Amino acid sequence: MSSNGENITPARETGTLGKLMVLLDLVTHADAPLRFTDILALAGQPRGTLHRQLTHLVEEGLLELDGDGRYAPGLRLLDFAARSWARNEFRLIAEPHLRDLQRATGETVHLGVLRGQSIIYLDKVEGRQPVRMYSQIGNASPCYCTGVGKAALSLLPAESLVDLLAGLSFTSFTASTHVSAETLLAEIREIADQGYAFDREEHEAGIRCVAAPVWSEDRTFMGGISITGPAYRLSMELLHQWSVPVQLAAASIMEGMRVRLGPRR
Amino acid sequence: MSSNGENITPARETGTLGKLMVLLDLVTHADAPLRFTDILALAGQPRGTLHRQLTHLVEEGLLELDGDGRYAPGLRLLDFAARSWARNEFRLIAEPHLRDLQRATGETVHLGVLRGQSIIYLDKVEGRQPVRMYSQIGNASPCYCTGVGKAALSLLPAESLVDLLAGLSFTSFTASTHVSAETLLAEIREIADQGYAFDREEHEAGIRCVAAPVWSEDRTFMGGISITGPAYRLSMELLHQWSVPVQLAAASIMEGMRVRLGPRR
DNA sequence: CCGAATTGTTCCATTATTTGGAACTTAATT
DNA sequence: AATTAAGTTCCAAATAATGGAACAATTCGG
Repeated sequence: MSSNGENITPARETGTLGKLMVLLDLVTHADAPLRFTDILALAGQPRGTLHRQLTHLVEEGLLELDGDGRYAPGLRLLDFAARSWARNEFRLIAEPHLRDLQRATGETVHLGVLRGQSIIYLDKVEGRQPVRMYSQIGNASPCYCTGVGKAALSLLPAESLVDLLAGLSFTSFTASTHVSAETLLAEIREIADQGYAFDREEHEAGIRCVAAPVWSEDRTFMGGISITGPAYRLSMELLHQWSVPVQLAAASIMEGMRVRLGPRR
Repeated sequence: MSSNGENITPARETGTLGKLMVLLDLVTHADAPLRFTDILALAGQPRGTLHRQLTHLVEEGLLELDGDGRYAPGLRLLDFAARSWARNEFRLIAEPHLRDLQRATGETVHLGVLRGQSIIYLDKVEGRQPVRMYSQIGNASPCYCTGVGKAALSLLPAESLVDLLAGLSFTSFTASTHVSAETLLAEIREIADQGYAFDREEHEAGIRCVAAPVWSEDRTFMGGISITGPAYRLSMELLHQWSVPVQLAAASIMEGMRVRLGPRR
């Protein structure tokens, strides 16, 4: 019943923790704070059980219960995430290269990594725009309709790729969104050959990007970097040209990782 | 021995969840990824137990295990936090007023809220730099040596304040940091009277701020906003002047909350 | 204003999960 | 090759989670 096609973990049951995480997912994915009864309907658990679970989550600061009995994501999550982000080695290594790429093109640059079926954006470098859409950082997006996502998929061995594609449920965000594993697979093969991927307004109308895959030697990270911008400014010709600097930046990041992380393995 | 005096939750036991959260805390607060044995020593649990707990956390994406057997915070935390942040009503209401204040003064403006003994920064508006998560957002800071923290404390009823102060352990970050509940309490009384607080280089040498308290009617939020900058630019005279605009901005935010959230209660 | 319905909370015997010691496997060290 | 340390698996005992039902509080309809 989850109307969400972007689960990071495919509902594996991890005992008590797994059940609690389902609740956290419900609340954090909701558009507004949920009442007890709303969660009751969504979670399909006995009232007593649910109540205790929610109480525990609130006590730990993972959820917050306001005066009107509505549950919202807890601020403790922010604290965890801030640390998780600040210390992420991959991101730290990539950052200067993202900046270079942003400066060279003037457009927005993203760094994302594949987790399950989703791309999680680790970083975003914008021009000087006053409007902050940096809420992108940390957000999970589908892998099948983003440049970074398709670049990441092109890194997977054939077998894993087939498995992953089999588990996808395609949401048609725009007229250009892939809606079947077949056409997607064909494009991914092409991407694997040429070494870069496009997003032709597949996730958001009017937004295009060119992306290149990035990975760590131990395959802990499989993701990519992208240059993103409005279609009126980024012609497909321009994106083709930019496939070169994106790939160069990707190479630099991977070289940085080899130096920083490589010797250990 | 956690060397960290800024716990958000005072180690209450929430059954299974509580134990797992202790582990998450350990890993996210560490300066570098931890090995199994490191965690074993820190957590003081039987090997078998710890191993299964870590496995569960990894399966849920809350931790990640790299090829060298080191545990790091998981990226799923980012996804949770991004949602938690993007939808936070308090922050959404405050944001335009933070911008106004930044524009009026040219200095950095913060929004923070009291959680337990810590201030969690919800937002930050800087001059020309695009805001990035690593700045401060999401980070927990002590309440006793930050402007926002002391402003928040001035909102507490006498009894709660005494309780909270009793539980504090003071870390002396600079020569000006409060190191006893007595002097802190005296200053908080003064702040409650005058309606604004200063940070006189108490958390970081060379950094000053002036802050005003902000709260919601149901006291779900007790926090504050501040103007922060280097001491050489922000004389105490200037900070005194700025106590007016900070308080005005705080009033606007609270008015915004009354309009937005008030009718419901 | 009252009774009915809905919503939220507590209780406790049953059930399922977690626990932790020990045995075992694998990797690192001498 | 032998020794130590690091990491993993197993299972009976201890502990925590479950869920039905009873209870309280709030909201709704007449």
